[in-house]
Amino acid sequence: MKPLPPDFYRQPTLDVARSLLGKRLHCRIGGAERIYRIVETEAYRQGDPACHAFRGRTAANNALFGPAGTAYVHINYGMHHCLNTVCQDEGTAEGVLIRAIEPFPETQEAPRTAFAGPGRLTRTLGITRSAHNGCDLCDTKSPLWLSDGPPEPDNNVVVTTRVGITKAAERPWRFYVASSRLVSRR
DNA sequence: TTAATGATGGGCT
DNA sequence: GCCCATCATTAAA
Repeated sequence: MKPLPPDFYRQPTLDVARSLLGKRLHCRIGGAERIYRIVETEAYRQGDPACHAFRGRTAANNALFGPAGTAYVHINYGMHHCLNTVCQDEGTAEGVLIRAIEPFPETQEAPRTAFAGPGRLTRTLGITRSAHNGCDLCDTKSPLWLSDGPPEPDNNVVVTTRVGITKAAERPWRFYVASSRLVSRR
């Protein structure tokens, strides 16, 4: 199985968010490797008031400025970890938030709802900022990495506004797989 | 040092 | 659908 190359994350960030639907997330944390299908994403971009990097580089958002294809894990509401893929090259802070995934193949035993929501999926998988912020998503030896998957056809993808933000809330930068029962439809 | 805010989720109705 | 616990991070003082 081959990882998605860094070039994948150098496409325009909105394209990355769209293309990430249907891709595989490989997770090797605390035991065997498990594979998931990405079903919901949101894009955050340079000059975007909702982007964590909007006010410049800080210790907390430093990973977002890193090279394309690394992980940015941040803590939200003081208690939830959220997983992002860093897009664009070093110095440009854009990324895609992974909001929901599904077990793959479907036979995996786990409550499917445990993977819906950015905070839930990181908790279920054991993703933390201290262990996974800045890790290389293009390396099969990483605890987290991504591989290709069948692209979602346009007629199964919904584009809408991002969830839970107050600034630039009107931008249609959220993408989800319509056939997934996991994704909340708000 | 203190206060405000937030890329949420869970519990209750 | 509505409410709110909970705390890391940032901005203000």
